[in-house]
Amino acid sequence: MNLHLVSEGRRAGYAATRLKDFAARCRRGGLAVTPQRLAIIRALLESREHPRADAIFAKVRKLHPHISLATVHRTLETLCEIGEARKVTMLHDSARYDGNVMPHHHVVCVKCRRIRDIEIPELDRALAGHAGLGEFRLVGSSLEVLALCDKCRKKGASARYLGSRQPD
Amino acid sequence: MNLHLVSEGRRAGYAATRLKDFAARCRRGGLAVTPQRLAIIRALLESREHPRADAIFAKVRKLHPHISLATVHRTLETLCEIGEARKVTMLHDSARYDGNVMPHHHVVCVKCRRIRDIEIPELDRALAGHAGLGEFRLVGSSLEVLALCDKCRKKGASARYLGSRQPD
DNA sequence: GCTCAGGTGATAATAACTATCATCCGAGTA
DNA sequence: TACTCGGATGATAGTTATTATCACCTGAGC
Repeated sequence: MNLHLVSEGRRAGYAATRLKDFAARCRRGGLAVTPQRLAIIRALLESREHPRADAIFAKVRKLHPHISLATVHRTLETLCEIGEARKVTMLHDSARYDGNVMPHHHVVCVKCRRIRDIEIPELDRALAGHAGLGEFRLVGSSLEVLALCDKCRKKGASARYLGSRQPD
Repeated sequence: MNLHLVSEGRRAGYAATRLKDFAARCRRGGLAVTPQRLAIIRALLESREHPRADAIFAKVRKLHPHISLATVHRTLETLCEIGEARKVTMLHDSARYDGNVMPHHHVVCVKCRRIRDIEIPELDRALAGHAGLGEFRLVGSSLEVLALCDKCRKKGASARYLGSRQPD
C-alpha cells in the first residue's frame, strides 16, 4: 500500500496556488475579504506546523498589532466552514489547523506533538467506495498516525503515552 | 480493502474479557485497585458511546454518590497511560474515551457526534510495516472517518461541517 | 492491625474557547 | 466618488473542560 510523507516543496507550491485566488473564493462565497482574513490564511498556509490559534495570533500580530485573539479563533472556524482550512485535533490538546484541504492524513510525534502530512491514496479510494460503513455516509476522513520522531527518540522518550497502542 | 463496522456482540464479549482481569493487570502494573477505578473502567467498557468524562461521571455516581469529577478525569487519563483505555478526540469538542484498546478506527457522525468502531486490518498491517514514515517511528494510529448517519441524514443535515472535505 | 505511598474529594485555578456588543469597514449601488 | 448597510472586528466578560492543590483516606504489603 502506497503511503508517503508530503514533501516540503510540494506543500509550498500548494500554499502559493491556494493563496493566489483565496480572495476570489471568499467573494464568490459571500465573505468579505479583510486584511485580517488574508493575514490569517497566509500565516496558516505558510506554516507546516499545523498551528494552534495562539500561534497564528502571534504571527499575525506582527503585521496587525491590533488584531484580536477572538478574531483569530472566529476566522479559523470560518475558514474551516468554507473549506479553506481543516481542523486537526489530536492527542489531548487544543484545536490545531491545517491549510491543506486536499485529502491527506497526519503523523504526530507523541512527544513533541510535531505533525507532518502523509498521503495514502489507496485508503482514500477505499473509503470513497464506502463499503462497510453501514448506516453511515462518508463525508471525509482523517488518519492520525501516532509516532515518535527521531529527535525525541534520541532524547529517550517514555514508553507511556496517551492514546492507542499497537500490538507487538 | 477490507473495512467493516465492529458488531455489538463482539464488542460486548471483548468488554467482558477485559473487565475480568482488569484488577490483576492493575496490580501487576503497581496500581491500587479501588472501587472507583473498577466502576469507571466498567462504565467505560459497558458503553459503546465513546463517552466523555462527564457521562462516565453521571453513570458512576449512581453507585458511588460521593465520587468526584476530578477523580473521573484523573482515572480516565491513568487508564489511557496504562493502556486500558484510549482517548478519542475528534471534531472540535472535548476528550472522549474508548475502552477498546485493540487496533481499530472510528466513524463519527458530523451531526450528532455518535461514534462507532471500524476495523481496517489491511491499513493496520501497512502501517505496521511503516514504509514511508521517514524519521517517524510508529507508535499507534487512529483513523477518524467523518460521516453522516442515517438518522441525521433524514433530518436534513447541513452541507457545511467542521473538518476535512472529500473531493467529489 | 500497622504503615504509608498512592488515591480521593473538595475546591481553586487555568486555559481554551465562545458570546456579547459597540464600532468599523468592505463592497455593492447610485 | 460618496452612501449605505450587513457583516466583520476588537475588547472583554463569561463559560466549560481540564488540571493543580492539599488535607484526609485507604489498599496492600508486612
